[in-house]
Amino acid sequence: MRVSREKFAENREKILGVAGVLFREKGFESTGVAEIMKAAGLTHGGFYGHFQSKEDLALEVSRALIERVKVRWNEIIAGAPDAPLDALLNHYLSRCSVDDPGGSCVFASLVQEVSRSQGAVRSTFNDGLSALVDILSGIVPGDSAEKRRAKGFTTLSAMMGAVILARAVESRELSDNFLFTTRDALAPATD
Amino acid sequence: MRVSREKFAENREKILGVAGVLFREKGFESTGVAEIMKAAGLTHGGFYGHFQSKEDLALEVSRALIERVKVRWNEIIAGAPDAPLDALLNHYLSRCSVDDPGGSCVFASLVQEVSRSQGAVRSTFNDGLSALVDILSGIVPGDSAEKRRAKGFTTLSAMMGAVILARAVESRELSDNFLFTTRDALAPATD
DNA sequence: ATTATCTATAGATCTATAGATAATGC
DNA sequence: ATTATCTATAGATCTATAGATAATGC
Repeated sequence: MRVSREKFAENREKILGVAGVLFREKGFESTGVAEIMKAAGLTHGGFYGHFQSKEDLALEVSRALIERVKVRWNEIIAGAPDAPLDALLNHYLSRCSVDDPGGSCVFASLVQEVSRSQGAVRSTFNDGLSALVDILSGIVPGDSAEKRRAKGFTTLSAMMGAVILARAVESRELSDNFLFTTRDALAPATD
Repeated sequence: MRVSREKFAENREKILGVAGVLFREKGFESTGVAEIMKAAGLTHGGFYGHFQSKEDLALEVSRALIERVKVRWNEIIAGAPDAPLDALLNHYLSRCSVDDPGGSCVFASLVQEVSRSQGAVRSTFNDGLSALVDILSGIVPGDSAEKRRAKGFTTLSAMMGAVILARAVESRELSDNFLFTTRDALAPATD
C-alpha cells in the first residue's frame, strides 16, 4: 500500500502533530510509538520509515513546539504594543492553558520529565527557556537593563509555576487562585 | 531466610526510604519495583510482602514526603520568628534544593507527573499544596487576610517555578539566576 | 524498479504471583 | 506452625526490525 511522495510528507506531519499533543498530555515516556501511529491512522511498523527512533521524534517535536511558543509570544507582544506584558500574561495565565495541556506550552507539561534526562531534547529545552527569559526581559518594566533581566527570570518562574500548580490541584477554585493571583501580581497597574 | 519481626519493620522502612529518593530522582514511572528492592538490599519478589502494589507504595511515600515538607517548613518558621519568610526562602531557593532532587521537596520533582494521574496520590498532592499555601499565607506580609492569602498563592507559584526551572537549565549561571532573582524578589526589605 | 506501508515478531523491559526455603516464636 | 524472603516465571507491555505487499513514478 505505497503512498505518493506528497502523502508521505503529509503522514510525517500528521505523526509530528499527534505526537505533539500526546506527549504534552501524557509525557514522553507514557506515550508509546504504537499509540502515536494509531492516532495518526497508520500502523506501528511504519513509524521507522519516518523517524530513526522515538528519541528522534521527541527531539523534532520538542524543537517545533518550543519554536511555536516563541513565535506565539512574539505575536502577542507585537499585537499589543501598549501593554505587551498584560497581553502575554492574559494569554499564558488562562484557563485555556491549564485545561488543554495537549495544545499549550510544552514547558508547562514536560519540563520536569526533561530535567531528568540528558541529551539533545534537554539542550533544546534549555535554549528555549533562555529565549523566553530574553523575550520577557524586553517587555517587563524596570529602571535598568539589569533589573529588567532579573525580572525576566522571576516572571518566567512565576508564570510557569502558576500554570503547573493550577494543573496539579483538583478544585477549580484553588486552580483559579494560582492562575489569577499570579497574573494580577505580575501585571500591577504600577510597578 | 526468614527474618525477625523487628527486621521486617526495618526492611519496610528501608524500602520506603530508598523509594522516596528514587521516585524523586527518576519519577514514579521510571523507577521499577526491582530497582527499589535492589537498592534496599532485598529481592524483587519480597516487595509484595510489604506492599500490595507499586501504586500502594507510591501513595505511602507521597504521604510521608509531603508530611516531611510541611514539618520542615514549620520548623524553619518556628526557628526564625523575626524573619520566617526570609528563612524559608533561603532554605527552599538554594542550590541544595536544586542539586539534590532525591533529598528535596517532593512537589518540585513530581508535580507534573502526578498532575497527569488520578486517584489517591493526586489527592494527597492536592491537599499538600493547599497546606503549603496556608503556611505561606501565615508568614507573608500584607494589609489584609485576603491579600496575604493571595500572596500565599503567588509565593508558592514563584518558589516552585524557580526550583523547577533552575533544574531544567544546563548552566550554573542560568540556574542561579532563576533561584536567586526569585528569592530576592519574594523577600524584599520593604513590601 | 523504487519505496511507503503493513504484518509479524524478536528482545528487552515491567508488575505481579506461585511455590520453595529457612528462620522465628509459640 | 507461622511467616518473611527468595527463585522462577507468567503475562503484559514497549521499542525496533525483517520481510512481504502494493502503489508510485521513471
